[in-house]
Amino acid sequence: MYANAPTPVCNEAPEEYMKIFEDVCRQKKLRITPQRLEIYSELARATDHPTAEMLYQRLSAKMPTLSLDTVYRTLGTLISHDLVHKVESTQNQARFEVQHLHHHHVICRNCNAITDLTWNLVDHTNLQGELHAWGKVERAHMVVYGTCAQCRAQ
Amino acid sequence: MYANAPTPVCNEAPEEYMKIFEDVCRQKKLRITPQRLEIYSELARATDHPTAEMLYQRLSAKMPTLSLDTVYRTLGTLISHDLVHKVESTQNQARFEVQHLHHHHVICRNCNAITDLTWNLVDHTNLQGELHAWGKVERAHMVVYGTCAQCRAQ
DNA sequence: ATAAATGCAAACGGTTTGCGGCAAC
DNA sequence: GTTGCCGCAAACCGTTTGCATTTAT
Repeated sequence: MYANAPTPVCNEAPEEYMKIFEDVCRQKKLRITPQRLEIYSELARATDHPTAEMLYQRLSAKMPTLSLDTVYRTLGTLISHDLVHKVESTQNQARFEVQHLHHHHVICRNCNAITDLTWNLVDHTNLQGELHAWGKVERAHMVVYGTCAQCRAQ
Repeated sequence: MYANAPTPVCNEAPEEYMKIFEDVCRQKKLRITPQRLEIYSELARATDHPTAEMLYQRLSAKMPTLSLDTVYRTLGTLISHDLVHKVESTQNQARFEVQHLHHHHVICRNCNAITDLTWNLVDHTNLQGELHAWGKVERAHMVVYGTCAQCRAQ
């Protein structure tokens, strides 16, 4: 259901998945630039599904010459090579994550926090069978909306 | 899991659900304006999850003085009263639907067509039970991505 | 009569793009 | 050396907003 090429998985140690990332880039003829390495590394480390702006700000200290449009361009490139995902939502600002093991998302309507959710029951359904008339299914992603415990407590 | 007030359902005849719509508006103290009636009616009739722009163009002939910002404002108002849904996606342009029976969506990556999908297995899972630690679950929506039959044929 | 909704036009903000220079290969 | 990537700045485009006017109640 996912990429065919070996894909970095963010459970592994940084040295591990950054090495794999470089291999995949070479394989796909993407140049290995300091910007790409930093952006991917930062996104892989993040667990909060940051926006392009958030990535930009987190990297600015370490890489002062980095520009926001490079972040956008890099994310776009990595998305088109299935190394990064844009997360489904109804918000205006896009949010991103590295493509690691398949999972779903829970979004707090109040603070917009995005949390990962695994749901095997859904992932193991033979959707393609149900939808063969529609076309070819590539990916099924669940978005759960609600109010997180912290926001409810307030 | 959904609205508590009687909700128009687009399976019914237009006269039916427009009458219900007016009742709900009165109940929620929303003024019944020609613009709101036309916008809701057009959206209820549509099966393609139109953008604000699409609604605006479809109504322009019938209602030449209608403005695009009124479409946006009206959709916003109806969304905040749970009469309309913004559909989850990774696209930049928002897409809308009237809130009728709960269902999910299949999106063609190529032509961006959005098709409805019912998936009882998902709807009948006790998600709240799984996520009680996270907070209060309000809505679970599946987004399936793929390539539709027409686009594959090309 | 009053408060809310509309239409206009201008602003806003996230994202994209053209271009010259620079860096990876 | 060649090609692709980066940074700058400006454009783009979907969406939002302030304001005066109109309209629903």
